[in-house]
Amino acid sequence: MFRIGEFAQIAQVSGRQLRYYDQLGLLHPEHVDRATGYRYYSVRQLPRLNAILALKELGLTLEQIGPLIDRAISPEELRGMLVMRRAQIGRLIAEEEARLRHIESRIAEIDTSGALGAYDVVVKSVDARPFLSARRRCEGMDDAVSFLKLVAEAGASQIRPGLRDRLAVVSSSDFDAAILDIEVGYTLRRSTNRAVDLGGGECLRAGELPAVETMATLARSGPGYESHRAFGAIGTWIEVNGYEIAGPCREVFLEPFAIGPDPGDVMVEIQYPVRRQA
Amino acid sequence: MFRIGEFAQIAQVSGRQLRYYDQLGLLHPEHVDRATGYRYYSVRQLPRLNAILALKELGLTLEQIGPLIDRAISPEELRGMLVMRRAQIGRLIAEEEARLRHIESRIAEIDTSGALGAYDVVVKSVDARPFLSARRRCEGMDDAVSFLKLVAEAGASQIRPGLRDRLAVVSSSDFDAAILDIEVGYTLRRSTNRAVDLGGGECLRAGELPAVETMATLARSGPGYESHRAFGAIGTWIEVNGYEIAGPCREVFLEPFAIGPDPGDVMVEIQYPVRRQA
DNA sequence: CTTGACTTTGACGCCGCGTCAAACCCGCAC
DNA sequence: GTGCGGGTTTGACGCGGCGTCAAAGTCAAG
Repeated sequence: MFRIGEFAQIAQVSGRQLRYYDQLGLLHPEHVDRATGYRYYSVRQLPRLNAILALKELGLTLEQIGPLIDRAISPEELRGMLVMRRAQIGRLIAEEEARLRHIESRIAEIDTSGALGAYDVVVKSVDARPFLSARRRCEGMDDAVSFLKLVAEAGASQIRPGLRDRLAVVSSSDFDAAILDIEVGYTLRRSTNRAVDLGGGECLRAGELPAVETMATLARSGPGYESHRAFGAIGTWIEVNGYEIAGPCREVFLEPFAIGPDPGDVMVEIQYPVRRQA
Repeated sequence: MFRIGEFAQIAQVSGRQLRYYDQLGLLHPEHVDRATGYRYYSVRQLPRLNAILALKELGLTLEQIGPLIDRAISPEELRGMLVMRRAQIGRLIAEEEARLRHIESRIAEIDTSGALGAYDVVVKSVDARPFLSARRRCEGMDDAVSFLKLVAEAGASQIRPGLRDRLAVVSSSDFDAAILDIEVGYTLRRSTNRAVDLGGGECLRAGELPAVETMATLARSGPGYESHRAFGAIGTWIEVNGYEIAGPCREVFLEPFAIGPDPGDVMVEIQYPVRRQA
């Protein structure tokens, strides 16, 4: 029979740990002195302690270990737990590897440019939203910008503020194609069926901006002619972090779109649906 | 200006998180109503929040992030932190991969044998200990066992209990070699210079049982003719978990060695120094 | 004016212990 | 006996990054 200190030394664990396991009912000392409360352990308890430590090494929680070592669980259940744990660890490793790649790209960035960039990409998921929009194939940027302004104004004046949410652009076309196929509209707080006339035979129709599980996003503001840098940053990020683009890009205007010759530096969030590279 | 809920929704974080970041000084709302305490955030604060989230994704703690986003830190320092993090993640991945291998071996064990074995291997480190021992090349097990008994008795009678610690055997030879080269002795609580005579020209001399950083250990009890199973278990474990043997095996008697025709089921810890496979 | 949705502060919980603090206990030397 | 130095006990707090509840106050729509 050993006192807690010696037993702890033999097993290479801390006394605190043994006391904790006692408290949890994982490993009660073989004998406790009634008068002093001293715990006395027998070397016969080592296998049980080792079983606990071995299972802990597998990453199971102490709560899970309790039933296991009391054999109060079938091999199938144990197998199930281990399979779950395996999947969990697999995901964790994938995550950490992504983190590692990411960190290395940041280190490389510092080594080449001497500082870290100002754009920070964040992965999030977005829910589906009702969307009141129109689609047009634009010939060049000027056409696209005027279409954007047209929709922005029409929506601002004809959709009441309680329903209207945010101006958004969905770009189905490639970035540098000659013809830009874009869908422009307002997301809504609630669903609706009404349409908004734009004149010239075009109008905004009710639809839905679908949910996306993993979306690489970047918020920026500033003049439009600098936007290519933000697009570059997010594109690089997607590549470096082992993702690939999985759908049409969105640009969401987080502030009301300023009408006039100078749209000013309005805050826009660029969103790319992404998935893990195969 | 948004209230906390809407800002949280835009950024896809929880309100609790924003409040917490406010409390830590990471991200104060742009305006706080004196009367009501309501926090009001501007969309201009999104880049800062995104910077926080991006750095958090890298695995930095919020405490580390604070100075970073306030630019109160040089690129070199940042680089240093990232390099440290990189090493940390590397170790973590290696660990998790080991865990994964381990779990898979356990699953395989259940699938083949229908249950999990009773032997649990634990990795620990042991310190150096003064060691009073003798070495002999034994011809076969019988010779080894009689040598063990000789040393056990001599030590039990000639080393006083306060000094004597535990009987231990170090096997330098291969497991199934014809000649067993073993060193048998007692570990001591304090260092000593005295020797113990064994008769027949042999004696126990003071030495040291060196420290080992990573030691795969297994505690077992039971008759000696079953010990091969324990050795098999620990050998398999070492292989499956990507280690390799890095020194002579030790057997430490955790209970006083019982003298007599039947040593009974005395508890023994088998220890193998190991290292990661290259 | 009443809802009902939102916000505030404050507190506890998590997980597996590490690390104190204050009081008590043990065995050894004198 | 008596002292001492090193155990041991219970109890509490801390960690990190929030989630989750509770009680009380605010806001906007009907």
